[in-house]
Parts: sequence; C-alpha cells; structure tokens
Amino acid sequence: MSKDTLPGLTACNNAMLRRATRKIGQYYDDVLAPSGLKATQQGLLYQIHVGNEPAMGVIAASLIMDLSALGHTLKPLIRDSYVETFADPADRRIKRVRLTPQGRAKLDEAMKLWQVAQQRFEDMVGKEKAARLRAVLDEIAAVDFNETPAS
Amino acid sequence: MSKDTLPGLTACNNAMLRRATRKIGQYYDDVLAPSGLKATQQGLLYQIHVGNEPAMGVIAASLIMDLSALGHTLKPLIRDSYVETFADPADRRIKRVRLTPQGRAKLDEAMKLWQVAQQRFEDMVGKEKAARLRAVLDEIAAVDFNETPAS
DNA sequence: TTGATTTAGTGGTATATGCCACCTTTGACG
DNA sequence: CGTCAAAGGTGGCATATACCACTAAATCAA
Repeated sequence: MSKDTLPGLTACNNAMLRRATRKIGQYYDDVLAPSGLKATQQGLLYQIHVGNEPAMGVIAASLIMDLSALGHTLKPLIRDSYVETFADPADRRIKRVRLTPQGRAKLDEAMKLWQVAQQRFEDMVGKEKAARLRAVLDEIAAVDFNETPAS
Repeated sequence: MSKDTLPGLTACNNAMLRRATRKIGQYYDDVLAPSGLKATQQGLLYQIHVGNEPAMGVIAASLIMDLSALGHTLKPLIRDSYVETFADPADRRIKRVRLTPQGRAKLDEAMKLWQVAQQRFEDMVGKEKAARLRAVLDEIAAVDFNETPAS
C-alpha cells in the first residue's frame, strides 16, 4: 500500500481504478497540454480517425460511454472545428462523425506527444506489466455483470 | 480485444484505464443506486469515516485528487447533511471533515450494497485476478513520472 | 397503410475532476 | 516586530460522464 493512503482504500476495485485513472489522466494530460487537447479528446479524435466515419452510437459502444456523454464531449471539438457530423443518408437517425482537416492536423500533433507519454509510462511501469494491465482492463470491460458468475 | 472495439484502442494505457473505469463505475453505481449515493460518494464517505476527522488536503492526497475537486465533490454531501466541516483549532487554515449521524447511517446502508457489488465483481473476475489488478493500480498510482525511469 | 415499438440522438440536470486566480493564516527571518 | 513566502482552501470556469425525458426516424405487425 502506498504512503498517504488511509486504511481500507485499497480494497475497493472501483475506488482503486478511479484513483489510478486520476493519476494517469493527470500525467497524460500534462504531456498533451502543449497541443491544447486533453487526453480524452486526443483519444476521441483517434477513435474517429480510425473509424470509417463512425456513427455516434458505434463510438459510444466502443468506448463504453453513454451516448449522451459522447455528445457532450464532442461539443468542444465541434466548436473548435476539429470534427464535424453529418446524417447518414441511408438512415437519417444515424449521425456520423469525421475529422476536419484541422482535426487531422491537431491529431497528428497530439499523437506525437501521446507517444512520449506512452513511452515514458512504459519505461516507468515496465512494458510487460503495462501490456498485462491493459489486457486485464480490456477483459474486465467485456464482463457482463448481469450474467451468472462463471462456475 | 473485445468486440465492438475500433482498431488501436487497446494500445493506450490511459484510454483503457478510463474505459474500464466507466464500465466498473456504472456497475458499482448501479448496485449502490438504492442508497441514493454514487460509488464515488460512498468511497468518499468511507475515507472520511476511517480517517480521524481528516483534513481536506489529507483526503485529497490519499485519493490522488485535486484539492478543489474534492471541495466540489464534498458539496452535495454537505448539502445533504452527510458530512460537516470545521476549522482545525490549532491551525485555522486547515479544514477538517467528519460524518454526521445521518452520514454514518447512510454509509452503513451503502456499505451493505458495496459488499454485494464487490463480491459479485470478484465472482465474475476472479478473486486473485482482482487482487493483482488492485495491486498494480496501487503501484502505478505511486509512480512519480517526473523521476528518471528505473534502470 | 397505419398504429405500436424500437432505435439513435438531443437537451437538461447533476456529479466528477482539473486548473487557475485569489484570500487567509502561518511560519520564517532580518 | 513587520514583511514576505509558503501552506491550505475557495470560487469560477471548463471538460468528463451519467441518467432521464423527449423527439424523430425506421420497423414491425395487424
């Protein structure tokens, strides 16, 4: 248990996850700061970039994020002209998202900083340990807590 | 890589951490919902409970949370009379926090639900795996990213 | 075809969190 | 002492994220 930790904190999976997320989030945000993007925004731009003009619902599902939360998060990026949206011609309920030229440029810029943060993280934590962590996190993200526990 | 994941998502330590935190947060929140508390609030009440009328700065450091963020998070709990604050007589810059009787009762109620969520999580994920995950998260939370990488 | 249902998003409201500027209280020092 | 820097918080502003009620579009069913 790390110093400065009050008793009992380390028992809760959720609390530990949040705590680590705050820490790492601050670190990645810090490195990304020169780009003017938060790490969440950089990640979102990247998702949009690798997707094929993805629908909002698809992005939200990928990120395990509430659809309305995604809508809110998208707003500053639209305001700053990094992304734009358009209705799917075949199904006008669906709103697709894509990067603007400025968005692509900004993402390029941010990805360089991201690589610095990512590399340093792996240097500090260990490449193997980081990979195992991500694998466990991905596994947990895929658990259906409504199912009966595995036997 | 889980289904519904766009390419490349799993590479970023920060993004994976956030994604898993959203997922687990929703799950714990769901189970805690009958108490009217969010998981973050239950966790915060618990920290206050186990602390010895902790100062805000001490809580913030324990949770690796910005002091002002803690202040904001505390507000609804103060409004609902679950916690109260008072100046440290020996150093009036320091504001200490403690549970009210209602806060203790609400925490009792929430802890019962927390145990349900926690138990089910461990059943689904595996007790050992969960413990290892928490250990890694605690380790990462303790890393000083300003230091030179370990040799 | 038309009415009920489902699907995809929006907007409002509330909490979670961070940064920055600012204020007060201490504590150190000449 | 009186000044001044450091420590501990507050408030404002911005983003992150969730839930809910509501709207519009597409689908299904009779």
